[in-house]
Amino acid sequence: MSLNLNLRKQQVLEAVVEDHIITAEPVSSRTIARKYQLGVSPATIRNEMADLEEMGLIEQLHTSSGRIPSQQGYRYYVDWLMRKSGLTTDEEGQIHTVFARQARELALVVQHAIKLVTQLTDYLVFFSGPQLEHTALQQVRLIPVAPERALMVIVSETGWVENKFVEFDFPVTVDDLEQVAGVLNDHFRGLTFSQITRTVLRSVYQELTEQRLLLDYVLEIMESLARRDYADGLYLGGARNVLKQPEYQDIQQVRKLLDLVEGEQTLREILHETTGEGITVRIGRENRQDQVQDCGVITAVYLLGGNIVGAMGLLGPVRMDYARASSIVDYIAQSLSGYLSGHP
Amino acid sequence: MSLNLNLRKQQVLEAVVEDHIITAEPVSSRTIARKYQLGVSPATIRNEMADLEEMGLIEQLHTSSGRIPSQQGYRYYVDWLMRKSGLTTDEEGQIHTVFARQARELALVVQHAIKLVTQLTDYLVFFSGPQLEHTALQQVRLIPVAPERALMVIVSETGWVENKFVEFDFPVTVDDLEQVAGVLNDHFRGLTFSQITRTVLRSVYQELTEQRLLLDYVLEIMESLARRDYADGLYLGGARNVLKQPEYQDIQQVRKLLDLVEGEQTLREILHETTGEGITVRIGRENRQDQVQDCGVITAVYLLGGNIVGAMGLLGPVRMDYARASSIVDYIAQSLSGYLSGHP
DNA sequence: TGTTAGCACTCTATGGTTCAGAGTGCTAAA
DNA sequence: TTTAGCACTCTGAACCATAGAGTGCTAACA
Repeated sequence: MSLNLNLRKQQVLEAVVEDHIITAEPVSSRTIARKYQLGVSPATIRNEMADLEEMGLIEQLHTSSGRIPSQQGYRYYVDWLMRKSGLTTDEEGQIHTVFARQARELALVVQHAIKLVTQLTDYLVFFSGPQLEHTALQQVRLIPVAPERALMVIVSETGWVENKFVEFDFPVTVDDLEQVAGVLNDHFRGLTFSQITRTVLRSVYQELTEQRLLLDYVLEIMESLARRDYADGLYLGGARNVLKQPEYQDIQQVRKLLDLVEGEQTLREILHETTGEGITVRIGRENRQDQVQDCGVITAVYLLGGNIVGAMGLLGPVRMDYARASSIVDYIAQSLSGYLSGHP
Repeated sequence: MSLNLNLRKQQVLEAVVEDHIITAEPVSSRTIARKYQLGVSPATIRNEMADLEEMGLIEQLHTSSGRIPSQQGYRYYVDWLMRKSGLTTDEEGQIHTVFARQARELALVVQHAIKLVTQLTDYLVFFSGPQLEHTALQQVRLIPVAPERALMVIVSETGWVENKFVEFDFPVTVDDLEQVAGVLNDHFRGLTFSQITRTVLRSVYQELTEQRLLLDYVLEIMESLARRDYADGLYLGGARNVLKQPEYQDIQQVRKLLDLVEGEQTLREILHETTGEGITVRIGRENRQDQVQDCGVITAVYLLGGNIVGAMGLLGPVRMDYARASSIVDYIAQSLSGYLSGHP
C-alpha cells in the first residue's frame, strides 16, 4: 500500500527522515528549506508537514517542536524513498581481504566479519553459527580416550568440524568403535544431516547387531548435532558502539540492550525467523519480540552450497541509517555466502 | 604495615565501610551512632572520624558531607577488619549441583559457573579457559579430510580436547599421517605441553626422515597450542547486573565497562597476573590496568592435578562487598579445582 | 488555487535564586 | 574523655523568569 504522496510530500518526508537520522533531533520546516533546497518557503513545508502528520508518517513531541518520523514514516522511507548507499570500494576491499585470508574455520570467519561490521557501523552485530542440517557428511571418527569414553569427530563435506564426547555405560574396544565408524561412513557419507536422521533407524541396526547398544549412544549424539538448530553458536559484537547513539544516553535503554546481549535468546529468535532471500528490515513494533520494539533490525541469511546455514543481523535504534546498514548487511551476507561456497 | 588503630577507630572505620557498601551514600556520625551501637555519641564519633580522615582512611566529598572510605580505607578493611561472610548451605548446595551435573567439557562447566556467580552477585564475572601448558598429552590423531588437509585432534590426559586443521602445501597420504601420529604418540604421550616443545627438536626428526616436511606443519600447530597462554578462551557474564550498582548510572562508566567486556584484553591480563594461591583482592589504583583503576577486582586461580590451568575474577566498583565477593570467588575456585581433579 | 510573509502563541531548556535539611567542627561544660 | 549545643557550610530541590525555537493561522500575493 503505497499511500500516494505527491513528489513534494515525498521530498519533505525524505528530508525529515534523513535529517533526523543524522542529527537525532526534531527537524524544523526552516531546516528543511535551508538544507534541502526544495525551492519553497518554510511556510509551504509546514503545510506539507501538517498533512504528513495527519497521515501518520511524522509526529511532534510537543506542539512547538519540529517533526520526527513515525515508525510508519520510516517504513515508507525504507520501502519507497531510500536509496541504497552502497559501500566505498575501499570498504569492499577491506571485506574481501578479511574473507580471503581465512582458514576454513567458520567460527573465526564469523568473528572477523563481526569485527569488520563493528568498524563499519555503530550498531549491534550478531551472527548465528552455521547449521549442519543441510550439509553433507564427509566422515565420522570415533576415537577412544578412556575405556568408557570416546571422542566423536564429524567432518562435513564443507570442511566444518564438530566434536563431541560419547560416554558409554560400559567399556568399549577400539575394534568396536572402528567397526561402528566404518559402517556409519559407508552408509551416510554424502548424505545431509537431515537425511541421516530419517534413514538411520531403518538401515544400520541390522548390520551391527553386536554393537547395537554402542550404536544407540552414537546415533543419539549424531542426531542431536543435526537437530541443533540455533541452540548454539551466537556470535556478537558492537555493543559498546551502540552507546554512541544518543538514544542510549538513558541508562534504562542501555540495560535493555545488555539484557539482549547477555540473554542471547531473543537475538537467536530474530535470526531464526529470518528465512527469505535478500535482507529483511523490521522497524520498531514490526518486530515480534517485545524487547526490540523500539529498535530497528536488519537481517539476512547466508548460504552454503545453496542452503541456508545461518543468518546475521544488525540492531540499532529505530532511528538507524537504514540505507547504509542494509547495504552493509546485504554485502556481508553475500560475500560470506560466496566465500563459503568457494567463490571468493 | 598495620597502621595501629585503637579498637574504637577500627569499629568506626568498619562501620563506615560496611554502611557505605550497603547504601552507596556518605556515612554520617549520627548514622553510625544509631545503627552500630558503639555506646558513644555522634560527637565522639566525629572526633574519631576526623582522626581517620587525617590518616587517609576515609574522606569527605565536601565540608559538610558524611564520610566515605578512601581506597586505603578499603584496603585496611580487607586486610584487618573484614569477616569472610561464607555462603549459606543453600548456596553451597547450588554450586555443588552445578559442578556435579556436568560432563567433562570444561567450556560448559565454566559457562555454568558464570551463570551461577551471576545469580549470587551483581558483579562482572570472568574466567580464563584452561591452559594445556601443564597438562599431559594422552594422544594425537591426524585425520585426513582432503588431499592437502588434515584434522589434528589432541586429547589431554585430563580429557580436554583441541582440534585444529593442518593445511599442507602438498598432498599427504593416510599412511603418512598415521605414521606421524604414531611416532608423536610414542614419544610424547604423558608429557606436558611445555615439555613437548623442549624435546621436540631433538628426538623426533631422526625417526621420521621421510615425513620431515609434513612434520614441520604438525609440530608448528602443536607448539602453537601449547604456547597459547591466555590468547584464547575468555568467558564472561554479569555485565548487565553491574548496571544495578549506582556507580554505573553514569553513561561514561558504563562505556568503560563495555570496553572492558568487548576488549577482553585487559581482563585476560588481569587473570594472567593472578598466580598465587588463595584469592587476590585489588582495590582501585592497586590495579595495574588503567581501565580498572576505579574498580575492585577479586581473582583466584583454579587447579587441575596440582597445576594452575586457569583463573577467575569478579569485578565491581571500588565500593564492592569484598567480604561476600571474596567468599564466593574462594568457594567457586576451590570447588572447580576439586571437581576438575575428580574430588567432587 | 497554491504560496508565502508576518505574527501570535506554545513549549522547552537554561540559569538564577531561595530555602530546607543534613552534617560537620568547635567550644564549653560535665 | 565525652558530649550537648550551636554556628557554619554545602547540596539539592523547588521555583521562577526568560530567551529561543518552532508552529499554526491569517491575510496578502502571484
